[in-house]
Amino acid sequence: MAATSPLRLCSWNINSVRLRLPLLQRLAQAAGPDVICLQETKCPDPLFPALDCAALGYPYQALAGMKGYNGVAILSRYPLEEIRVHDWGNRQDCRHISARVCGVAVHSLYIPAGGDEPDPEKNPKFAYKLGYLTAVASGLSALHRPEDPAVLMGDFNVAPLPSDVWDHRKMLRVITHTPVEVDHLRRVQDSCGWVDAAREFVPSQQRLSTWWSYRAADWRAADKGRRLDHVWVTPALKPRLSGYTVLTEGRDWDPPSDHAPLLLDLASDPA
DNA sequence: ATGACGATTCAAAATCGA
Repeated sequence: MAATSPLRLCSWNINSVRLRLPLLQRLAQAAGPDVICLQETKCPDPLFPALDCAALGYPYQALAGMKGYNGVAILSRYPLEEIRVHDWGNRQDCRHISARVCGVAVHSLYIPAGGDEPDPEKNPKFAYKLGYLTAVASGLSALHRPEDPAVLMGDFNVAPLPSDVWDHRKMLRVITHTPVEVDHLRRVQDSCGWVDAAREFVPSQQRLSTWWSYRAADWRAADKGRRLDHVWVTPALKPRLSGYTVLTEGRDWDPPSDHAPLLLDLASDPA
């Protein structure tokens, strides 16, 4: 095999893999990704619908799930190597799993939401989120060099740019868009020179969302989304970037997740 | 627009998400 194959990767906060198993089939039909990174599977590994996912075309699976909360997974058409579960918060809360597929390190990451009060002194959940981001930065810098082919994707629960929220000014004290979180996320990004793949395709001034609250009667009409889901690549993979899509139609699949799936296309390696 | 929703859990009201 002279050149690596093109690869389509997907990241999706599915908000319960068992409840939304039929939507995985729709995703497979609509987009046909080679690799699917899931977050919030809310499913202990022994109960994961492994046979159903295999039947959809994803026999290779890396799972880190628990009862009730969180949970991440990587589903793949191609073999997974070096499967690793990372526990940056030392709580065994199933937020990060990685594996190598077709020579590319792929990470499915679920950053803590952080609760309501944007003050780490008063809100331990927010303190945990900031500490988790700090630990991810140092952990990832030990795992990867900029010249490694790696993809970091998932629900980061931070909308870093003004164009990543519906109203930058109103959101400055709302968790997901506070300056301190954005600063912490920036340090994660700088730890390995990660490239924000979305903004290689969509100009930084253009509104972009991947999540819309369940609370709006009509999420599309309310138009108050945030870009909480991300896909980053190492500089080594930048030449292979060939497409980025927010599968907005997925927000309507019934019963909907509040997150839409993201798609990233990597071209075959010219070398 | 800090919520009018939704998922989960020793099963009703609480917790969490963001």
